[in-house]
Amino acid sequence: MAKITLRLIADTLGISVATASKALKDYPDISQKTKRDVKELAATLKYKPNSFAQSLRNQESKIIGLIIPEIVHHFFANIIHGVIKAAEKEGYLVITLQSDESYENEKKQIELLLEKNVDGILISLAEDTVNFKHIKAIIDEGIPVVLFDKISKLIKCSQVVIDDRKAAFEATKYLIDSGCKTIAHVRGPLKPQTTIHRFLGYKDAIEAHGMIYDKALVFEADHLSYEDGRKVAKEILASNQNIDGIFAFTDLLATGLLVKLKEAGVMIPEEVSIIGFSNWFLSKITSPTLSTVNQPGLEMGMAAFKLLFEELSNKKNKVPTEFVTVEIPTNLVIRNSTR
Amino acid sequence: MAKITLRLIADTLGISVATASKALKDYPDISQKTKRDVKELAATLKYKPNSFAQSLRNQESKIIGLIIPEIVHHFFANIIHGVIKAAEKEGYLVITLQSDESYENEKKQIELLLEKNVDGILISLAEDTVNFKHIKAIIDEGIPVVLFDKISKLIKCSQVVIDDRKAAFEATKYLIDSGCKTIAHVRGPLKPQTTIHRFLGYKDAIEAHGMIYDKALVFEADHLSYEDGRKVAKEILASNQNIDGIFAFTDLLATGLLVKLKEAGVMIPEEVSIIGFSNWFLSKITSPTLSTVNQPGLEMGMAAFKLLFEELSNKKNKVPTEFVTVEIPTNLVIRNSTR
DNA sequence: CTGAAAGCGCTAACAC
DNA sequence: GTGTTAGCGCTTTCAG
Repeated sequence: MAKITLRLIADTLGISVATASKALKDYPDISQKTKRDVKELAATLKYKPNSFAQSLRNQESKIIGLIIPEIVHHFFANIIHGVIKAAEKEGYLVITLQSDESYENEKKQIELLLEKNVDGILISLAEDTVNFKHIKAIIDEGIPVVLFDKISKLIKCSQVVIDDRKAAFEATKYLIDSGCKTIAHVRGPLKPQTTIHRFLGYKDAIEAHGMIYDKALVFEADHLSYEDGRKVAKEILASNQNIDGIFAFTDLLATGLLVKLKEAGVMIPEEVSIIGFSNWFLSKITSPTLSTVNQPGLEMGMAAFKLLFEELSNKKNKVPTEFVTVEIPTNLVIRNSTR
Repeated sequence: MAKITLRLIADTLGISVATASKALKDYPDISQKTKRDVKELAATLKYKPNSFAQSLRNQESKIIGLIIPEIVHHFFANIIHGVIKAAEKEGYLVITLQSDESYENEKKQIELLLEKNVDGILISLAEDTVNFKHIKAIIDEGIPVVLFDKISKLIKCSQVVIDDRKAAFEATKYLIDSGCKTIAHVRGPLKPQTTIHRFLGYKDAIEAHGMIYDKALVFEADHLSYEDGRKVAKEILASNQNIDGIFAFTDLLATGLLVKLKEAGVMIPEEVSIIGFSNWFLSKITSPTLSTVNQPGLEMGMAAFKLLFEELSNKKNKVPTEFVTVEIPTNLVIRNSTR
């Protein structure tokens, strides 16, 4: 099948390529008749402009890049969905890449995206990433970047976050309000900011309610897996601290805790209340169902794209962009693992 | 920051653009010294070839499209991951789109991908899709297409599938072998091929083991949701058929069944064995944990890309492609919801 | 061994 | 209203 180019249309209509191009783009200086003819022929021939040629001229690809630590992950899958959905609405397509939480991959993938001349990049930083030169470098090159979820305050760009500290505060407060007296926190590995913020929210709540913060009640999970939740549950059982409430860093951990404690004969929530974080799908499925903090991935993904889109538009109009940090509200979802 | 083009390199080295281009590509007719000079300068300037210009010349984008019904879905997330991983290894990037199970979206999204001149497309058909003109049209245009999971035998192209019928047979056989006497099947909506195949596998197994197939034991869920599982559980309870085994179309459905039956006081697996399909993450979390059929999304995604990649290579070498259907093996994962 | 020239398909300033 | 021209950055003959 022969390629349908503007040249072909122009030739069969006996006009110039330029005129054909302008006719399709509704330039005011083209006669109605010509416009009609060109559009009609284009339609019947199913003319599709060659995006490479267009991009080469316009210096824009209408493609953005999205780098996330892990695709098979309820929260990030929601993010991807949100980004793709918002992007499609504005005529952008999305290339997704997975960093596997590795700084090296992240760096390489940014290169790959740049080589494809994406118009902008959305990133949730890898756990491994502590040095931000690679991100700053692309920002300096003038490529709009928006960070979401795993962000860094040290990078000058727009960001989409939740208030982890506040959300953790609310979750812990709920445990306190519902009568828990000895509340443990199961945190993740030290590096990510979120770990620290959720821990601080927990601590804030404890102290704001006349309880004494006790380091021995804070447990650290090596990873954020179901299995790690089970492991920590054993530690909790062995610690003999009369823990009657647990705020876990994430639902997966909480689920591991819940299942293991139940197996050990602990009544949930009668003896121990558990609250997770993220509102993954599985929190509806555990028994008892898991109370948690809803972390709205879809909204965050959409918001991240919107920020990028604005920046892209500004860039086209040569307007400078004020970087903003958008905070997406979270909310407690109380189910049956809490009193 | 000024753009680094071949022209720039050529000019600073006092050679022509053509020579610079060839030097970078190791053409045999360029002197070692020139090659070294060009490569060195390119490296220090961090020269990145402009992909639009390259694509415009070479007629290939090194980007492929991926259309799936639903991103936030354990199996499809695995597919995406597999595709992206395999593609990255071969220097391809992936644009992902979600059809929401809608034929109209699928059609539109194929257009979008074609407009971006992707080199090939990977599709899992939407539930709505019964007419395949849109797929056949792009194949006729010479764009390689590979179908996976939700496929159609009516489309002439390479495909990646599992043997649903055999897998369903094995699952049902397991129920029979473990002593179930009255086995129900909970199927999904009628349209997709998978529904029919899994149903037939169930029927085959029943009949192959001297039992009598009974239509009254087949329940249809409107959707494949957790809630629908609960709804069907009610029907099963109301039907008074002494059902002691259930093969469900998918884990989500199975989980709904399991939870609702438990709530109604039914002992799982003592009174009723349940087996699901797909081996979603959640099947490890239910209590009791769910026996299921492992449907390896990652492998399927990788296989699908590999087929596409071969076809792409063939096309470049002007070798015709023999369409093949690759079958990825499934396996039973026996957990605690079966006797 | 190197470079001039053509062209991939499209757009936009400018001329007519 | 329409066409001419130039050029986006790269690759690949082909001539030297």
